[in-house]
Amino acid sequence: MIEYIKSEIAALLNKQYPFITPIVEEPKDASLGDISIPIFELAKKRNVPFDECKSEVETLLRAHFKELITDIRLVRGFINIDVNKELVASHILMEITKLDNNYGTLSIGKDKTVVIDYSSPNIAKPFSVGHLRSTIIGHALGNLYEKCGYKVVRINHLGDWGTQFGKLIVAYQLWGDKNVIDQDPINELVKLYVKFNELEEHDPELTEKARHAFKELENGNEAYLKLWKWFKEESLKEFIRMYDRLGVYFDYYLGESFYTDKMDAVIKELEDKELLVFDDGAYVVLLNDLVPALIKKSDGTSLYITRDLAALFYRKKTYDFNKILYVIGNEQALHIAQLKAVVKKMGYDFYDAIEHINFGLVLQDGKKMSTRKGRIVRLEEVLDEACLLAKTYIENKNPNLPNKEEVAEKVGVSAIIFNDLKNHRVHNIEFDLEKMLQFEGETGPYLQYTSVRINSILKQVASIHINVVNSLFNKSHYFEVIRILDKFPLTLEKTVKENDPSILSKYLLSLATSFNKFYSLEKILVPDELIRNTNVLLSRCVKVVLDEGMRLLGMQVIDEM
RNA sequence: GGGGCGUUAGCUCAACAGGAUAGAGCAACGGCCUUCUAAGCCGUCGGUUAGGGGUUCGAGUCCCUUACGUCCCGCCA
Repeated sequence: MIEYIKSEIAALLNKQYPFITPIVEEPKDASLGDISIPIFELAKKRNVPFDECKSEVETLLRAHFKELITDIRLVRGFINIDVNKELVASHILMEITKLDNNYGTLSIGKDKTVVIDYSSPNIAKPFSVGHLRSTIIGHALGNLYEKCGYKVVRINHLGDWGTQFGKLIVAYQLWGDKNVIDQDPINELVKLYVKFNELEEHDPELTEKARHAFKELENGNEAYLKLWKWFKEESLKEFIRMYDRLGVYFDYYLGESFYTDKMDAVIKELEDKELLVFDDGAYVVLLNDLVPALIKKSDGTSLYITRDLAALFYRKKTYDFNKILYVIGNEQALHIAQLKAVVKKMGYDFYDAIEHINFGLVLQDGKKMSTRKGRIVRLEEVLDEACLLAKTYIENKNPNLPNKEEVAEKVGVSAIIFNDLKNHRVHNIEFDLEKMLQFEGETGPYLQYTSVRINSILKQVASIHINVVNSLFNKSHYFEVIRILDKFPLTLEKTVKENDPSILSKYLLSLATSFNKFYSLEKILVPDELIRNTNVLLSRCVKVVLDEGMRLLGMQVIDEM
């Protein structure tokens, strides 16, 4: 609503003063006004004083908006405008009440398909906190794109192919024991992998063996394939256990191995288009501003990018996407850039649809987590810790709560999810368990708690009435909530445009904060019927938006905690 | 050595397209529960936005430069 008024104002100014670029914004401090227009440029270009500009603009706006605007004043070069809070507030509350959880639903993705490649852990390695970001961000983006009307294809591009399996096979043959591995598959496999990497540093022969083993695997060696399959099955068990806990799901689990029989076609096409260059025993594609992309090793085996190219063409053919998102860490920026560049060089225009949703690495002791070096934190342990702590909170604060375990699980897991989403920034983050287990302040439990508080009020109300006291909306703690509710659709649009769930996360925090302030200042269930209706209606609208927002982020909404 | 990303309060981070007095949370300290869930609310403390130049009515934001951190740089993924 306010956004609409802003765009109307901008259009009016644009028409009246085509020689300036109109700026219409909202003051940081709400007490200054609802909308403000800096008029520095206007005054300067026309060489007239501020107050003259202000009078002109005021006449223009009054004529157009009539009773929708209540006050216009000049403050230090800004024209500050107050909107009619009663009109705006009732309009917004009615809209949310009418649309319910469809409030904010957009149609910008109608008839469009987006493929999202996320999580994509490596087989035979534990699911670490390092995988969390891709998993959580990708899942949230999937929900958000659906909210915008897109058809979403969620793909888990498992790292189930490559030289590492040569290493693992050799390591297993040298030191492996099936009985031991069956006891604790992932950990035992990691032990083998770490041992191999340590010894490999001083023993080039091992590297050769691993390479040979991978070549055999790629050529279809039965025994090796059997081992590979076993490793993969064991890994998937752990991964799926994590996904179930996180509430994350996929349309397809298609790992790199799925594309092994689709690579030759890509390589042939590159040859036909004369893009493949023989260099130092290997085949590469030369790129303009980037280092060459290595497509085929000198022993004839494939590489990550070879398989990724095959996967990309398969996806284009199968899903005919308008957009494809790779939710992968910063470290792979070059890889994605090369992928795009090769596609462009091949003459396809959909290279433009490829987007790298990059994020900072999770560091430990200031360094990248590395399975090879055994420097890793398992996600499962972190989730267990979080849920345990949630349980302690419940025992202290609400010991009579039924199904404590269930609630603790939802609070703990959501806390970890939200912690990862609220600060999506490009820069790296140091792994900090203490911070992840923070349940007070700007956290997941804070959002859930706010929803629960509203819920316990709504439980005492028979039905929602829309006959309210409009004048209450002039109070700042009422209107602040309204103002934020109003921004939900725009926030969703921005979140999707930027592919950044932290935008929605921060929004939800501001919504919860504004409501909690309101809650502390105002008794909701007062005897006066009309005032009670007003408070209840507002509270319910907050819950609708808050719950929908949490759902989109992949968090759990709970009734009681 | 080359390239990318980053640097804002003690810590973790915000700041719409360049706008007003740079905001939150955590930590520390002090208030607020016989009243709808105190996982909450209110207050105090905390800043040369890494350093230096430039662009302009106005710069955390744009340009140049230095420092520091991190990631990547053909036969790993």
